[in-house]
Amino acid sequence: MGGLIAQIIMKYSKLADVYEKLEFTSSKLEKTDIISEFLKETPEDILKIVSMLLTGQVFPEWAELELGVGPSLLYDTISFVTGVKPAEIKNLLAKEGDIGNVTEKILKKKVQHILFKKELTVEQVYTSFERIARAYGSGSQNKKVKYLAELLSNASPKEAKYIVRIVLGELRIGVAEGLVRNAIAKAFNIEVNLVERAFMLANHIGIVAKAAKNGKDALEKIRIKVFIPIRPMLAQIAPDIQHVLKELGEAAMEIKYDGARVQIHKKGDEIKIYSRRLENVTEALPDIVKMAREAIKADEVIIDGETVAIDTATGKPRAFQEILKRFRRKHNIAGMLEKIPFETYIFDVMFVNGKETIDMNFRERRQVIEEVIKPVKGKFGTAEQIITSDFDEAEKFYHHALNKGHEGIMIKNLKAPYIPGARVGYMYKIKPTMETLDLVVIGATWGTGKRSGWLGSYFLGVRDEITGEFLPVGRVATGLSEEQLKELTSSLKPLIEYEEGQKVTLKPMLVVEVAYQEIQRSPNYKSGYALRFPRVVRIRDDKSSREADTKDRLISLYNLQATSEKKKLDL
DNA sequence: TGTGTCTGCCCC
DNA sequence: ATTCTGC
DNA sequence: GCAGAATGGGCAGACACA
Repeated sequence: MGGLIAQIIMKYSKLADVYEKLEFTSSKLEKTDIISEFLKETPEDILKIVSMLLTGQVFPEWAELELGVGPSLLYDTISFVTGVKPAEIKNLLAKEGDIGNVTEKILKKKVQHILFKKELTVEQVYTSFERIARAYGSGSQNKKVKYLAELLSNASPKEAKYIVRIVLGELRIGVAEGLVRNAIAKAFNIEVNLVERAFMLANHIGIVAKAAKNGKDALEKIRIKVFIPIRPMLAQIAPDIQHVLKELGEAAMEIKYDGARVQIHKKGDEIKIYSRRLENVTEALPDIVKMAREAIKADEVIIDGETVAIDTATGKPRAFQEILKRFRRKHNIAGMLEKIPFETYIFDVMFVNGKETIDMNFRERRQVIEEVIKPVKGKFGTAEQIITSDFDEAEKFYHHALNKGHEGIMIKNLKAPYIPGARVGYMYKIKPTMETLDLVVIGATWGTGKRSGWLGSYFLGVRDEITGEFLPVGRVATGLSEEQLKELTSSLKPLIEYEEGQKVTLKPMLVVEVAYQEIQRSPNYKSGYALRFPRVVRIRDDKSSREADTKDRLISLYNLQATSEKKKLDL
């Protein structure tokens, strides 16, 4: 036994070297090779941890543990260790674009007066993360800073770089679950599909890696179990109905509810509910638990659905914000339950009475759902569905969904199994095309990672005709190609009025056309409104800020949203 | 005790 | 969530 | 087409601090 102990120790510097190699390798196949070789030589005892750390994760999704360290506490920690003030760290970050690189640089400059640093092992780093996560209650932030500071003090600049990135969940080495999954398959000579399936069910890449090392049989032992959440199936965005129907032929169409995903597990009287990211949200949703108990007519099931807040007076779905008020609530749950009642619609099933149903095709699964669920009207039921290959019928259903105030429709391949993630040919979502506003860029923040050196996010303003001011309506950061980012940065640089950390204030001159799904009331922006899912569709070089959209127009568009929904109701 | 800030593989 | 990019 | 990365609004909870 004694001899083995020496073997299972892996220095963290070894992992850091691998991180570095991966960061500077662009080929995915090469990355997979590197990871695969590394996994092969990783002792079984730490294979779990190492596989997780390779994806940049510390804890699995379903674990209750969270680090509870974000940028602010991290900068305090780096400051504590290096003596560089947080404000200066932010300035360096604005220039450098990566907190890991900033930390590495600062530490390299620092005189190494600790001569006898401990050499960190992978396990020590992981144990430190656990300690940080476990600190809670009064004084816990100080503790977290202390533990992390200890860790960083014992780390080389390179090691610190990756520790710091992991803390913020920004490993940025071009490796995540997908490549590690492929590497596991390669390392232990198992088909990727099998590894993927196991991962979908275990939700822990480390557990999968360990099982794979023990062979195909061990992997196949990972099965669906009630109260162990499964990675949900996701949809792709489709350009239009026609496109999807042409590909799928006959397909199922369902209403796309603007709510939150719920995965409901039941065994006997016990029910648990998991969110899309597999968080246990049972406590916040006692009404769903109650309804599920009433509506589910099988002893043991795992089902997938969407819960949505419906205005009982009008029968219309309420703003998504209302759902957020309840979804992860811990206090006054009962009080909010009456104010914001939920309706839940089930659209898939993964497990019934000891049997996996994920390999059945969707048509068969829908049948199972209908057998298992006896709807409780207006509370708990199956997603409204039609099956058709006819475009007009599909179109009619789409408008039916919109008229009821929903987001759009889902179109599903009747032959597809239940598989995690979003893939072509399985499940599509269709939403109306967005409206746009011409807004003025009034500020920006310096980008990070692949946006280092460019302005990466842009504050938007609407024109106030009376005062001539530009009132903030939020920010936008997507829809821009790298070329456009470069272009925007160079045209905005001369307009910079002042900078602080990553934030930049700009003379309001440049106009940008921004698409969005919805205008929301906002407590966070001075205009009182914000855009949901904003993205740039065009840089309006042809427009001056005086020609930008006004606050009045914004408000009338917002009101139109509400009235058009009301109109739809009247139909 | 009230308020402000930070955090979340959060929800979308 | 949306979008872009390299493989 | 997949996988990864860089970003959006907004909510409650948790903690710090006055």
